[in-house]
Amino acid sequence: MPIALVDSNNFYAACEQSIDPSIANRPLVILSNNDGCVIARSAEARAMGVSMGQPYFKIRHQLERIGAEIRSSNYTLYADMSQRLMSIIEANCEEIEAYSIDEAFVKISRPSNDILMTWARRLREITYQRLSLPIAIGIGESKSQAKLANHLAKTITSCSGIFDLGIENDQDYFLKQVEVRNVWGVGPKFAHWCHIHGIHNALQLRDMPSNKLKKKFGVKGIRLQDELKGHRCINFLSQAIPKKEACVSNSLSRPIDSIGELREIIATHTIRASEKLREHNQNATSITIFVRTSFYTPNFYSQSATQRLELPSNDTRVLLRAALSLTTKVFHPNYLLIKAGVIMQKLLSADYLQLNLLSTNELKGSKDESLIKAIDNLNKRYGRDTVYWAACGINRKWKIRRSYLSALATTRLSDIPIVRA
DNA sequence: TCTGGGGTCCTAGGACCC
DNA sequence: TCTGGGGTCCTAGGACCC
Repeated sequence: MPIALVDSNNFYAACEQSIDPSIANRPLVILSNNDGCVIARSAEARAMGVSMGQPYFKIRHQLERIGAEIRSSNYTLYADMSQRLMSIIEANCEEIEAYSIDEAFVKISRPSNDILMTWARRLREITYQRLSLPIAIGIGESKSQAKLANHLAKTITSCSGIFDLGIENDQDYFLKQVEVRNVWGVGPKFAHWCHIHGIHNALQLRDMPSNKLKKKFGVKGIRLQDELKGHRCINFLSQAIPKKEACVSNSLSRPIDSIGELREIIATHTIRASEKLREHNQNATSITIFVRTSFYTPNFYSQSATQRLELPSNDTRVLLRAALSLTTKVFHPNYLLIKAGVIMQKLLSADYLQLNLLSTNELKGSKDESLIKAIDNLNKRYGRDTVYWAACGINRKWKIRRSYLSALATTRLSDIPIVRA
């Protein structure tokens, strides 16, 4: 059964345009947290030469000149649109693996005439009609082939967003069109090495001597080569595998040099991370906190500290105690910190709790659990921070900047767009 | 003034076991 | 000159993904 990769073009930009038709077909740029740099742009902005990853302050004038619309990232909106997209895809295929916020691998049988075009066109129509999101569909025998076909679907304009490598008589011709750096799994280092060794496109990569590849890139190189030949080496995961760690971090809107503020930030992140654990019914075995200064100033400083918990837990109070006790280990008064974060590690299912022979801790009482549950429910129902820990601080001057935030048009009643006849 | 956030997998090397 | 062999587990760091 072939594998297809379905993804949304310029997903974040398309979501913003979906809830605000006034910016459809306009150059549009989405900024990262703190309105730092460009993380997505509409096709129009791309065509006008706005590139990914550019710091906003460096290209502000260029954006003004081309009359670009600016949006701060609105992850609540994107996550909700993603769920809607996934459920449409799921209803139209045999198996689905939601691979990232804007793409899914799917399994779909070939009809008797071998032509999957009708299916693909129909899926594009439905998603555009219901969500106003344009999607691209690439079809192949392995995940890497599906990725490659998806790339071709976007770059060959005549195929209107759909490319099926499986029915092409001359696959080699198309593999040759894909630059090696655009092959899934090839990063900057790998691409550089390839160029030095005369490998410039996907065809050359597929056909190069595998012992040479193995020597440099180990099993990953061999796997990739086999996948390009159409052999499945990367498993299709129709059931989500439980996460092994959970990280919450961000850059601060201004540098900080006080441990008091660092404690507020670490507390805020720890609380969010514990919520995540409870959402996924998992416990953390150990917790790491980290801080660093800016990459762009002299005297770079970066530090982390880890603590193993006596018993795996997802109780905010237990995790807060551990995380806050680590702050003195990473804080240094001579450095201006610009980023801080918390990583919950070695996550285990909360259904089974491995006790510790020497532990003095008593088992969690039901009263404790219901307190945390009540807080979670209040915040879920009335919005984040309806009830919060004083450890997070009240002023929170370090909070991220989002000057161009759009509405929560699909998840908050008061933000629902109004259409006037 | 201002440069994202959240993950996974693989490998090498150290510590340890019998 | 000479220093066992075969294995597991853990961690840190690199590379990559979106």
